[in-house]
Amino acid sequence: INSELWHACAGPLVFLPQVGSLVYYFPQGHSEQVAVSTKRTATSQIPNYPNLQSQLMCQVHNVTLHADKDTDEIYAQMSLQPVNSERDVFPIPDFGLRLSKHPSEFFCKTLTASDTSTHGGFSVPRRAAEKLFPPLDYTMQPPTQELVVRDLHDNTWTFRHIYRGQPKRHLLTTGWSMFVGSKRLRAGDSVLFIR
Amino acid sequence: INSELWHACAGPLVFLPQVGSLVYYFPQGHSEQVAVSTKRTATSQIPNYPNLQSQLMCQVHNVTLHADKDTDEIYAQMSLQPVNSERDVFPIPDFGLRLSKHPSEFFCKTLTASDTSTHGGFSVPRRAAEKLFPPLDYTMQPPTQELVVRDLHDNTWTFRHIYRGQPKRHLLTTGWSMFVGSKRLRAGDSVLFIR
DNA sequence: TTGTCGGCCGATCGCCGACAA
DNA sequence: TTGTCGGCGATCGGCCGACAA
Repeated sequence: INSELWHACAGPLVFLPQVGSLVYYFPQGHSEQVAVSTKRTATSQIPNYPNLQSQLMCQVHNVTLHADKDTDEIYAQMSLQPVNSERDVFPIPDFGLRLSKHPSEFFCKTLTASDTSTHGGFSVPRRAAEKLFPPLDYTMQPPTQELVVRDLHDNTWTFRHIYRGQPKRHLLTTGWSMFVGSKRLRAGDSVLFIR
Repeated sequence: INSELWHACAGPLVFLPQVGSLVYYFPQGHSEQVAVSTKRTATSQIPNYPNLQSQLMCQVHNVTLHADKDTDEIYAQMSLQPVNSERDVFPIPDFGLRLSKHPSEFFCKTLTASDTSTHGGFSVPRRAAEKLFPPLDYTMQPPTQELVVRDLHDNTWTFRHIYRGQPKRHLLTTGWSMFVGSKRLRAGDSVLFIR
């Protein structure tokens, strides 16, 4: 998984706990969130543990980033070890304090009907193209370059980036429709690019 | 699930036990079959229960027919209740002794490269068309009719059935390619029609 | 600045009989 | 009897600037 892209998709409010640190786990809240995300009601389908404490102090043993193979929805998996007090905490060697990197250079666009239709390509917002994409050779007629991009699963995609039309604009043409088809994108979905 | 089509696909050797009847369950054999069908080795991935009897007498409580939503592979799910002797058997009311119906009127064809290619339609074996399909009006030029068919999941598909060419032959044309695409059929796959 | 459209051209789809295995 | 092919017309994909919101 591309960690930086993962955090760009998760947004600036999502911080993951460090491995080895202490967190509180709230079983009831977790159960309710699972119920919502799987569209079941908590009482009918998800077991209830009435003797469980409302919050459990835990040490984080592992954190892994994931993205659904099919939908690219991002999520994280954490292994938690319940501890009774801070004395139980198992010291974990610090491998250089890997901080979660939240990228600052990115742009996100909600896809329009034209972006996802088979009739044409992807219209790149001007500021986004000028800030993030490698600069075009504007002496070419028209200015064109090939963009090679990697997704969350590190699959590569190549797009033709062209600056054309009247008035002039940035577009992704060849390669874009394959991307839309493979990811089954629809108008209203979002794409996010990072440098 | 279309029960009659399910049995046509399963073949004449597959009989399912009646609800309420007694069967023997073989854990080891089941484990080995799961290992084969999931392409894992029994020893490495599937738990071993050394204290389990080699065969368990069970009463059948439920039998449901299924087909994989994606691949249309058929399978059955059975709920078994272990019993120690025939005295434990729970009497189950007999709702008219629903026998598994094995249809006699059907035909099965392994798809050729031409059948699955986008270049044309489906070549219907003459005997199959004459035995199973509704008779064509041979006064038409050419004889044509619309065939409405239901699959295992009771989705409907419509095919244009035409009798043409030199020499004359039965073909499914319009609608066939959509079926091949949706089911992701390849040469070597089989299709089965029942009346 | 950018979403949608008409124009246009090439690629593919899909219906047809010819032919031969 | 039926699998594959060449021929062909219709449809679709996809690149272009025009235009307007």
